[in-house]
Amino acid sequence: MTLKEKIKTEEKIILAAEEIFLKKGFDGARMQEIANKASINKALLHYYYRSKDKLFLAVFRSLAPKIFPPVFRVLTTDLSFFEKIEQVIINYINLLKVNPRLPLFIMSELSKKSESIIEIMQETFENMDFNPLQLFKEELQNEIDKGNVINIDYQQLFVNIISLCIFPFVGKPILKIIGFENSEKEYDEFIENRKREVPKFIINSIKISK
Amino acid sequence: MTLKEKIKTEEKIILAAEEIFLKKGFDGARMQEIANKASINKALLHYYYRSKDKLFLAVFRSLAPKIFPPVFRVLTTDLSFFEKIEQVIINYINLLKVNPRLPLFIMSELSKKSESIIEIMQETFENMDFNPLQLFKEELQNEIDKGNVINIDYQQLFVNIISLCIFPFVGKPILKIIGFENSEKEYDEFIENRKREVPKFIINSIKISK
DNA sequence: ATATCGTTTAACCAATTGGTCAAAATATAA
DNA sequence: TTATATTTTGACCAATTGGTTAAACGATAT
Repeated sequence: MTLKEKIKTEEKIILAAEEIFLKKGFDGARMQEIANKASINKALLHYYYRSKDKLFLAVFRSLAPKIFPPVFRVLTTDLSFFEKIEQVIINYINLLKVNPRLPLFIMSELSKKSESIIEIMQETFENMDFNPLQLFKEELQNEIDKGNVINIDYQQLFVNIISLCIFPFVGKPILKIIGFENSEKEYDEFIENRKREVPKFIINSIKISK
Repeated sequence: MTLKEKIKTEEKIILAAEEIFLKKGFDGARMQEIANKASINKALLHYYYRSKDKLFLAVFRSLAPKIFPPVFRVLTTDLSFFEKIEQVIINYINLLKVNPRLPLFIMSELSKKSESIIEIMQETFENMDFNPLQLFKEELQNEIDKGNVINIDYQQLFVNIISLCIFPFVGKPILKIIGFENSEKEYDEFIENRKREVPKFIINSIKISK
């Protein structure tokens, strides 16, 4: 049972650490709180992960791949370009509904602790078995050449798509205040509607009707 | 000179505190560091602002109005709807080029420390002498009625515009990695181009050509 | 000049925090 | 069973941190 228990403990720690770091960030997180959440002694945290830094890096390494994610795998399928855009958006919004704190966490930490974290992020992308941006660029150019899509810069369009998916989650607290009378329910509906509205909005903008 | 000096000290403190809080967030900021940056004794910080919390609230109160900002005052002018959209975007991007850390700061803190900060944010909007979202809603409806613009939900469009402006700044660290080979210069050009590309993108999507 | 007021400082404090250590408990191997 | 290796714990530590205090300083008014 040793090995099994060990994995169990390590896993318990990572899950607890994820939850606390996601909610409070590196600076706001307390080792004691993580230990409590994992139902273990604080010394045991340091037994498995020697320092707060190391523990954080482990957590970050496990979360990093989720933000820029499986979502883009649709690009490798044989759907049409517009269908792919639609699927990416729907998948992305669904992912973020399950992990609403992920983007703010990644971006906050990425903008403070540089070096080591940036490296992890870079490795994460290098380790992907396909290059989303490259695929996107080629497919877009293809559609432009065929006269289906207006001549638009692939980086601009790519960032537009990502922005329209992620920002409503990052900016939720402020958007709720200014536009939704602080109502959680209204905002959830709004997000749900975006699965339809965002693809429409984007395709409207770039599609050439014949 | 007493009064003048006092104002000067208070101002020095707020400026230093803004810089540190913006860069490190509430949890990461140190009172000692703020004191150093303001070239004063740490005890003097507590003389003017009794606690870290109070100081932070003062800083937040002074920064909050900037995020959702003068930028929207164009809505009160007599420009055309499309010109207004264009101006809002250009102004917003210009503002964020000067205060790139502002959005991430506001949103990070807003998503952690609730209550008091959320109240400040709400007051900030209530104290504006015009209601951007309401104006936007009416003008949009007007354009829809005139047949100039497709039938689109004002909340969706409003969030779209804000997303396309803010997110490239919030997500800069990660976007730089995935799409710009970590080049600061390339990314700056990309942002600069957005002043043209984003208005075009939006208007393309909603405008009805006759 | 001096008493009075607000401002500034150095020294200090208590609480928190990340981290250590030696011993206890538990599992594994002989 | 006994010896050995691994895992878990409670007690402890040094450093940091927000915050306090009493004294010094400086300007102003009388």
